Amino acid sequence: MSHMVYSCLMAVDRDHVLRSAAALLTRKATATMDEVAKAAGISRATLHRQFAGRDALVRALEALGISECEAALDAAALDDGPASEAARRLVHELQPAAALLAFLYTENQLFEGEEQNAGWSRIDDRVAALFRRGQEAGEFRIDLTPGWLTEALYGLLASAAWAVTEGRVARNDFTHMIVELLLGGALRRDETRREES
Amino acid sequence: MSHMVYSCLMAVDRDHVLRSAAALLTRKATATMDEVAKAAGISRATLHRQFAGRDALVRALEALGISECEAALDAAALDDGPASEAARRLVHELQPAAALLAFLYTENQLFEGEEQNAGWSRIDDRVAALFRRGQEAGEFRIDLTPGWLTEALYGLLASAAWAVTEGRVARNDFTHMIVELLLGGALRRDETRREES
DNA sequence: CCATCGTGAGACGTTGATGTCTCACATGGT
DNA sequence: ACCATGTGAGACATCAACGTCTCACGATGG
Repeated sequence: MSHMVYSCLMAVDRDHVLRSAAALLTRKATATMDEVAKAAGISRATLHRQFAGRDALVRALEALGISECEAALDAAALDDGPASEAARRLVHELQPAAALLAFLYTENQLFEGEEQNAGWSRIDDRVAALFRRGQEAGEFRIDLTPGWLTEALYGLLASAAWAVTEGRVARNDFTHMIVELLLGGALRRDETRREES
Repeated sequence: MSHMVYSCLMAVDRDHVLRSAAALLTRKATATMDEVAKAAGISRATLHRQFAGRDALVRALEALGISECEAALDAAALDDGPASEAARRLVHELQPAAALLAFLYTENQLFEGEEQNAGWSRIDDRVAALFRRGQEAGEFRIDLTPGWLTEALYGLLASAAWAVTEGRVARNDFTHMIVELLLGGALRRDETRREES
């Protein structure tokens, strides 16, 4: 009986802690467990009760990032309509998770080897599939590989997230900046072709 | 007398250590001083004689990155010819330093506040000035701010550097991938271009 | 009213990296 | 041969973060 109540409360707290940790670690990737705890408004002991250690916390954040990514991928309905519009929807859906993704993106670069969560590969595949679809539909240029476009999307998301938190670009322009730069580059430019070289 | 010889030798060694450290830290940003020393083929003691501590080492790497950036900026002659060609030259010149820049780029995101080296602002300004020049010449679109384009360039450089080291894209395509994506997005779209030519 | 449980505070011991030190050794110049 | 100097190896103390533990408090449910 009480089990239900407690597990419910813990689930709520767990999510709150996760959110605060994401917000803090996004700004200061080297934040200590003590700082994470204080940022979440709890003690270090409680933090340790919910996440066995820093690794567990980071892996939980990774799981959160993956689930948010997949939610965004679903919401964007990548298979519908023009690929460019699908990409625009994707970036728009990804925006709230951008800061967290930026943290996880660099966190993965921090260590060598150390096989990464399989979830990322599936996400990579879905994003790459979108670009491939755009290429096969004659919508995107074919000299930029889907793999590179995927990587570039991550990079631009991270750059934009940082630029926003440091006030170098306005938060409102977030989606526009990324989409326009990415698609403008990925979109085949038919009219310009005749002029190039 | 002997001072000359020793200082000369130390200068050579210092540069070599710096290069190896850059190569290692690029792959594993959390590498220990011991690993850095071994990677450079020297003992930890000697490493410590040349760089007072980890901070000093990172700051030396920062100085190296800044100087390489400025060398690339000079070599690219950003004020000559079309801005798009200048940007292409810039990326090409920046390529050898890309991995180091990727390391320093994330290193700066790792800490909050902590005023960054003034050298970066000057570099930012020069790059942003290039994009601004392209906009004023009617070559680049004006809805993407020079500041964002600068930030995006850094992000793409880092993404490409990582993608290359992890074998996701071919090293030979490095410049092409970045330039085509960046410029394709930055270049103003066709209709206006027709009138001009 | 009492029992239970989560929590905060804090005291540990442990680990890993760091910075400092000494000393023996090899090299190179005198 | 002699001396000086840079180097490698390793010992040593220090420090910060971690993980574990205990204990008292407050709240909640029976």
